[in-house]
Amino acid sequence: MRKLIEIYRRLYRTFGPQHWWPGDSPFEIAIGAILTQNTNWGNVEKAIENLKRVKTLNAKSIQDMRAERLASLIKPAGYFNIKAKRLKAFIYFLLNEYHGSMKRMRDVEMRTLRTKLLEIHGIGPETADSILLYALEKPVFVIDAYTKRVLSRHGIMEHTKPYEEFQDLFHSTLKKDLRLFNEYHALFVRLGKTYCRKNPRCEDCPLEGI
DNA sequence: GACCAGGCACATC
DNA sequence: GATGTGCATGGT
Repeated sequence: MRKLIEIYRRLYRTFGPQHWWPGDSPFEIAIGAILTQNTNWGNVEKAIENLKRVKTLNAKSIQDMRAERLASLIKPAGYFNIKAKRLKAFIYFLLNEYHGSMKRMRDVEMRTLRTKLLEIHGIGPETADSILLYALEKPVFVIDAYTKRVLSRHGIMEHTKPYEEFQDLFHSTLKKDLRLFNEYHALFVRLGKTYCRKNPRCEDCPLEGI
């Protein structure tokens, strides 16, 4: 699928490197991946800042914290009651399986780990893949709403197709390269955020004619 | 005041 | 298997 290469080329030429994921540690990235579910990143930053301010951005503190307290700290990220439970579910897994160490989690074989992550309540395919790619540096392609929108808009795949089908398209077309997968997904988000939203008519789109 | 944002689980048909 | 709904804040 040459189009996928061309789309990447154009996005990179237009926007340049995106330096993802914004976050100071693998643990913070994983927390951010859960908090950003259907949520504006700016709101997630506020929630993470709250956790940092009271020095609780670590597995042990979050596990020991009452769900109500956690919910109030992450309030700016929205869905705070649900996300408090999801964070606790992920941290329960991290502490029990890997002694709270993202480094140890990283040592697990990719497919095995992906399956385990998907078994955690509140972690679906996009969140699992975001953690795998950006926190653990595994070469998996992350599919999100923007990616589906762009590909369906350009007649490459219908947006109703399941997550894995979109992902397979990228996996079978592109070299399994960590840096490429990192940059490509970030560029899709950049396009959606800074361009599509402000130009619903798609005028002067960098992908025009693809 | 509507609409949207870097999803997911669950109910219902 | 497809389709609909609740979850919630803050910016445009």
